[in-house]
This record gives sequence, structure tokens and C-alpha cells, in this order.
Amino acid sequence: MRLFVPRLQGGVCLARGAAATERLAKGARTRESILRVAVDLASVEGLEGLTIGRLAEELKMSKSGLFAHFGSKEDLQLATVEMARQIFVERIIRPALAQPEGLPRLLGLCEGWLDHVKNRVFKGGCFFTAASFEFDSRSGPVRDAIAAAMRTWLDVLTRAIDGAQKTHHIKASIDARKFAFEIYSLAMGANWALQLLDDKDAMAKARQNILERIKGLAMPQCPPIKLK
Amino acid sequence: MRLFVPRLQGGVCLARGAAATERLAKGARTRESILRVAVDLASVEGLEGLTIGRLAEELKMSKSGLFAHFGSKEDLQLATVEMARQIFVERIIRPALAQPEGLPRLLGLCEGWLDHVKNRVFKGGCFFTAASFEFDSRSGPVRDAIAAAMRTWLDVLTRAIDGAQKTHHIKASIDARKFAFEIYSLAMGANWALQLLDDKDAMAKARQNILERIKGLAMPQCPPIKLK
DNA sequence: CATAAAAACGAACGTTCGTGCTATTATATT
DNA sequence: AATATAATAGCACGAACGTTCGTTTTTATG
Repeated sequence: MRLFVPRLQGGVCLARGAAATERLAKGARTRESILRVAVDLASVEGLEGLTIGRLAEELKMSKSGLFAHFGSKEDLQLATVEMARQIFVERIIRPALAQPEGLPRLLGLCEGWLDHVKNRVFKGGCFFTAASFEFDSRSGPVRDAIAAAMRTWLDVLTRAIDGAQKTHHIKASIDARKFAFEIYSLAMGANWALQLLDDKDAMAKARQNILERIKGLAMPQCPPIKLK
Repeated sequence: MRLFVPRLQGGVCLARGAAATERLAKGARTRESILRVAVDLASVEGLEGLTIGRLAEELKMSKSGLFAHFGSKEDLQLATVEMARQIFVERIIRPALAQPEGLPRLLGLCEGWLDHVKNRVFKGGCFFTAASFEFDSRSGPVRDAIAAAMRTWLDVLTRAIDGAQKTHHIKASIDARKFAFEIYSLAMGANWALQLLDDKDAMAKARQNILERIKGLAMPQCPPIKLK
């Protein structure tokens, strides 16, 4: 039923040339710090388990003061997904895309993903994997946002594989999308083994597994792939 | 804080030789029908999202009447996990283990798992995959029960692969546990693609993918593996 | 059929949920 | 420094949460 919400969105009011987090109006800065905590909380408790009271407590704010930054709980969830997406782009995708097209970029994506789980970029493992399985039987804007982010991620991975084929690093005969799906399945499996089964070597094993698989597709022009 | 809970567990009071669902005391029968609904509800809304009020409404029972079958919400969650485990064993594991050791049993497990998602044995896709990612950052008996069930599942899969190696259907050179993990990762990926991305062909594609992979390990003595 | 036991109910408990007001601070702008 | 605006706090709301209790209805047993 939410009413007004006259607030401006993050990033819009950047003084030009200033660093991203500086020079923001107070409101936008607070909003951002709320969302950074929200992302971690949601990666552990889930996006439904993320409650406004708990979030306010964590930030030592009043419920109402915090709530005023969002029009509804759904808006908070959407903003949290969006913040997680930005962090993911910044920490995984951007560094990988800085690598030259071909094998380096592909490896950058794979290892970046595995590292972000191991290094706890999100407190509870991969935010989007958790959110995927939480919302995959629901409908509505939150589920749509999660699905859209995941489609984009698969697209990025697919394009990187395609690029590695174009540069003749790996065989052109395989289907890039299918291979992207395989790689990501193994990555999700590793996240699952680490988080649920406490398999401390899960990420290393997955890395080796994925590299072996890529190596099996390598062509003569392919730069060396170092395992272990 | 829960107090008494003097109720007997399902299965204990079976008249010997009688069919499983017959000959149960009224209480145990009700308890079972509650749990069957609980499993479906939890597979959609999550084990935390499974609320006693919602469950009572679904069953047209009073909250208190339903609650009396369990000592606490945690007990309800544990019982729900246990019921899901029983259904999973009955519908996927048992039929596969009825197959002769070797390739048939291994294929039975793989295809049984994929089918149980496609055929909606659980309303919201695989119960345990959803539960895994919901509880993988928590602690306590519920998480432990989920983890134990998943370890058992991986063990069953691993033993089936080992069996297929012993019968010389597939190469003995590969690591059975690693291969089990790969297969299950692809299966989880398929569940993810079907449920979140609405990829209607996800299960068929995963089936083909897994069969191809097994075929790649086939030995001369191996019975034919039919793709498509 | 009477009677004891088990199962289900209705009402209420204290909490927490999301949300809506109004008042009070803090920040920007003139 | 005065003033307008944005941000936060305080308080309250109805609903739903898990849980407890005493009572009533149903089932099983002698």
C-alpha cells in the first residue's frame, strides 16, 4: 500500500568526478550502509528472514527511521538484491572483464566466483545462489529481479566462453551456453559442499575440476592453464 | 521449552504385515497427513516459511490441535525433513536399488532424481536442495538433519558408481566420489534452471548431459546407454 | 455400554512482524 | 544566523507468529 517515497536513488546525485561513496547526500549514504548490512544479513537468513527490526537493531537505528528509506519490505528486498548485484559486478565481473578476451577472462570469471564464496564477499556464501533457491517457487518482482541477475550472469559466462573460442583458445565445437551451465553447476555444487557439508576443500576441488575441464578443450594456441 | 509430547513415532505401531498407512492409531495417521502437506508447503515456502497457522488452515485444523502433534516448531521442522527423507527414499532410492548393480542402478538413481523434480514429487522442486541452501549458514538440529540426509544421498550415488566400476561397466580410473559430486551438481543446476529460469528443457538437457558423461566412461562390457 | 484415554478445539498469552502517523532532530540553502 | 527541508525517532496499529491452557469431542478399551 506504500505511499510517497520521494527519495532519490543511489548514484544519481554523485558530484561529477567524485568517488562513488563520497559526496552523497546524507540520506543516500545511510541508505547505502543499510543495504550493505542487509545484503550480508539476507545471505545468511534469506531475503524473507531479513526483517526490518533485526536490521534496525544491527544498525542501531529505529525501525521507523530505517523503514522511511524504503516504501515497503518488498522495496527493501529489491534494493538489497540490487546492492548485491552491484557488489557482485564490482568484485567478480569487473575484474574479470578487465582481463583480455579469451582464456584469461574466462578463468577470471570462474576463479573470481569461487573466490568470492571462499573469501566471504557475502557472509553466507553466494547471495544469488541462496536467493535463487529461496524464490524459485514464488512469483513477483523480487523473484524476477533475482532471475534477471542470474540470466545476465549466465550470459556473461557464455560470452566469455564464446570469446575463448573466437581467440582459438578452446575448441569451437562445444556449445558455449551449455558449457557455461556446466561450469556454473559445478560452482554452485562447490558452494553447497562448503556451506552445508563443511567440505573445506570444496572450492579448491571445484577449481581444479573446472580447470581440468577447460584444459580438455584447449587448443594449440591456448596459453598454459595451471592446475593446483 | 516444550513439555511432554508423549506421542509415538510413525511406523512403530504398525500391525505386523499390514500396509504402511493402514492400522495406525488415529494420532499417527493425522500426524502423517499433516507432514505430507508440510513437506509440500516447505518445498515452496521454505522450512522457516512453513508456519503452523498456515499449515493448520491448509488442513482445516485448529492451530492448537495441529501443534499438539509436535512439541515445538523445530520438532515440526525435523519431522518434516524426516518425512521428506522417507518420500525420497521410497520414490527415488528404493526403485533404483531394485535395479541390478552396475550401470542400471546408476542410471536409475540419476533419472529417478531428475524425474522427481520434473514430476513434482515435491511441489516446489527438490525439497532437499531448497532446504540445503536455506539452512547452510545456520546451525542446529534441523541443519544437521538436512546435511546428514545429503551426505547419505551422496554416499548412495557414490556406491552406485563404485558398483558400476566393479561390474566393469565404466572405467575404474575415475574417482567415484568426485564423479558423484559432478553428477549431483549438474542435477542441482537443472533444478535451478527449471524452477528459477523456467527452462522447460532443463531436465531433459541435464539427463542428456549426464548420460553423455557416463557414456564417455563406458567400457566394452557396458550395456547400451540410450540418449534422447 | 460405560469409561478412560487420546485428540482436537477455542481462546488467550507475550512477541514480533510490516506499516503509518506525528514530533523532533539534523542537514542544506539563502 | 535564519529558515526550509530532509532524516530520524517515538509510539501505536492490526495481524500473525509460536506456544500454553482448560475444555470438549472423538476414539479405543474393558
